[in-house]
Amino acid sequence: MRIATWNVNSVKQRMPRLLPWLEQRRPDVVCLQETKLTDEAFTSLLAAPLAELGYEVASHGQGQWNGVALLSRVGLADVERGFAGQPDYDGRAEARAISATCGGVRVHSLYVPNGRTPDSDHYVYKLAWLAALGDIVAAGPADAVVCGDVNIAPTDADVFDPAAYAGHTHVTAPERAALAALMDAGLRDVVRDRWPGERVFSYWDYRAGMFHQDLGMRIDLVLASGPVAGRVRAAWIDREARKGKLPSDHAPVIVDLDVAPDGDIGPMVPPPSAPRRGARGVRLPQAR
DNA sequence: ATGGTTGCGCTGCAA
Repeated sequence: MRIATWNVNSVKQRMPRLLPWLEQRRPDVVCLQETKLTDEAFTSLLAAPLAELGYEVASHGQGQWNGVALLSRVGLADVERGFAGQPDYDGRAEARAISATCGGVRVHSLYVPNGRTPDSDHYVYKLAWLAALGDIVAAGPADAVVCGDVNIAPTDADVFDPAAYAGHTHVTAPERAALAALMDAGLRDVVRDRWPGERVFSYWDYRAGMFHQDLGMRIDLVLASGPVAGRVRAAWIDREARKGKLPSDHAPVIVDLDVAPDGDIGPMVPPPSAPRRGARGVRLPQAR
């Protein structure tokens, strides 16, 4: 079973990239983030082309901002939009989480709040949101994957230059502690497990040629519970999807599990491109 | 060059 997660930064704008990518990589389960469409708009735009590719679909969107979705060719049962105890922001619930059971695994597609700046109320919201999510995951099924844009680089190895991020969100100790607490439920960061010490990023700012210089961060994760982590046969970031015309600013993460319910392990995949040299002294764009 | 991009949607905000 192949599971992928991708922050598409508007699924409407990304349709010309998403649909060919689905045909090329043929994931069985896809977690999408930043769909930026209401459920009605998602259905009218995407239900038919996705059904053509064999996917059942569940979305949880609000239009303009946020929005998550799940696509599955191995079943999509017990869909839950949001989660019990999910904090509001500014008095409103945001569309940042959807989960379902696909091929026997509880799959979460998450768009963790950005946090904006460490002194903001959005940062407080981010930490509370992660704590509430942790309670749900810890109480959930033993076979689970927590996928998505977590807006946290787990370690300094997950950013191109730690100094460039000093004082910014995504790298602060409380954020990393919140992620570690979530993972205390027994989750493994399966891409890092597969590529220890490698330069592996999933996000590059659109500005200033950051992708061209490979100045990025790894903030899109697949966190697998122990039983699922033991089935991982490949785990990589599909950097090709960040190249070319009209890309998202995030690349997909792809994880292959063996012993899917139908017995099909799916096609094998090439490894990521060779790691690049680090870069120092590059100034970070003001916003991410 | 205190810069640079994209998306949403129409003015500036979010990322």
